[in-house]
Amino acid sequence: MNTTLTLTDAPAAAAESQAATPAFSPLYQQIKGLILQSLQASEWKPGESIPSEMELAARYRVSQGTVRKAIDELASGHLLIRKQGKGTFVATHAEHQVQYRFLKLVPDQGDLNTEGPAQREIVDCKRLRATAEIARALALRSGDTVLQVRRVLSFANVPTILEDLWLPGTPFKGLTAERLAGYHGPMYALFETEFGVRMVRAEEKIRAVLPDKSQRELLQRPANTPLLSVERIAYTYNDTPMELRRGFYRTDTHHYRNDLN
Amino acid sequence: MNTTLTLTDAPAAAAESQAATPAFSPLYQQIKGLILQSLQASEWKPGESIPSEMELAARYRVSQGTVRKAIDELASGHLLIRKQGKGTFVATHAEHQVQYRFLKLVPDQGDLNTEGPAQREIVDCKRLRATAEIARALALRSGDTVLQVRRVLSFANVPTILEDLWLPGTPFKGLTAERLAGYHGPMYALFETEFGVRMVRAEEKIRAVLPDKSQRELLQRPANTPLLSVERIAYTYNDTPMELRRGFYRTDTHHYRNDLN
DNA sequence: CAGTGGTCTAGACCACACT
DNA sequence: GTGTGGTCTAGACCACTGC
Repeated sequence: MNTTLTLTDAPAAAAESQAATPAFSPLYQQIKGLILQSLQASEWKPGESIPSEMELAARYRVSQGTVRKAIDELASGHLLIRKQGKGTFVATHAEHQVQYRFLKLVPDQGDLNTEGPAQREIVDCKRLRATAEIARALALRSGDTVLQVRRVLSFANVPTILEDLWLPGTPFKGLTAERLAGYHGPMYALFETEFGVRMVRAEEKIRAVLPDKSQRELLQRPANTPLLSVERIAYTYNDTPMELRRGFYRTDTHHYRNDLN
Repeated sequence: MNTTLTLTDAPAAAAESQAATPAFSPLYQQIKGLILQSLQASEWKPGESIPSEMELAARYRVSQGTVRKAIDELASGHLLIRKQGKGTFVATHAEHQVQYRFLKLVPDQGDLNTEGPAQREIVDCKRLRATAEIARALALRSGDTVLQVRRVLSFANVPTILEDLWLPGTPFKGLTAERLAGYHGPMYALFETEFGVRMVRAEEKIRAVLPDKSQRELLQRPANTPLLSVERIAYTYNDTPMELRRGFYRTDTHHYRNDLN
């Protein structure tokens, strides 16, 4: 049997009706779920601190250790950031520390700091109807409105990355080329502050490809130069896909770095 | 100040002389270090179970909770595997479950199970002197003996991966082309059972490249077909590099999959 | 100094696997 | 049933931050 929570705060465990799986979930998982709900509902905003462990323990009527374990898991998923002596904070893509969390391209010599900040140029930005492929990736219906953006990232004024990206129209209502061009900083930080959309994780499919003419020109590459194709689907809370992005990376001066554990 | 361990088992915390950093390390980190030493010394071998938490707690004279936290960290680094009700086991590359832990290439349709087991063909295997580049990667001196292997991996009899790899001569004394060809299973599993070398983590640098003639031929690819170049350095305990591997992957039927958190 | 997260303990009980 | 890892609690104390 399962321990059920009695909470002043939320309606606790759902269904529980499936006979096949007893679906035992430990207390700290349920607490984790409740904290997740509060994050999702923006009860605490990116960059802000959440209540202390003791406060949360009192609120959920559990011990501090149980809250701690819930927070530990959220912190290891980079949803929260613990800072000893200060508190626990909602993670944000705006912090310098984790600015390029999803960008694994690094220069062959030196690091991102050597190169200084990226230059961002919006090449194109328009609304259109989702193709079947894009609809599938974003869990929309074919024909739904999506925002399509093409941009070039340069490091030390050398064009290095060309990206096409597609965003679902509804959550990003009001996003324009001007808005993007006027914002200097990580795109995911803009999504957070302006649209309340926080990217939590992503999946990438990587291939070696030969670019077409327009791609070659934007990256100023000669013919027959292969590029790294990086197709990314980024997810917000609840595993909801919120962005499809196709990047083309120069890998003669940079490489995609991956650590395997 | 630091809590110092009094142990029947090992000489506990080193130096402690540096004034700059007080170098506080919690008890469970010290326990983690001791367990790591036992792993390194092959006190417990890959696939075997280690003593229970209670036994280790008694042995190190700490509480079960402290041992638990040490094991938790080792388990999250994939050095140990916990199995509820059975025990804690030394991780191994031989288990089906984690067979291709470092191989992130997956077919565009289906998964690795769809394709069945890989076919491995040893193209070349010889001993030679390390170039400066290879010596640097393997933390050897230029001119030290290294073993160089070239092989082709095929899935459903389609050549998909060409790999060149270099191993330090000393730890892999006695490894021959025959030995490799006669072994059917993951190479890292052979390293474990035959040479006591367990790969613990790896770093990869990924690029898009055009293959040369011999690479093209071994993978049966037409000219001007880009390939994914995956350069990997694999480390054993203590961050000691034990393998340099350059893979060339077909990415027209497969892709390199990466999950970002 | 008070408040926060981090460590450590001791004990109770639960879920799971084997016998 | 016995032994394993997994959860939960309560309380003490430590390390870090900022007032």
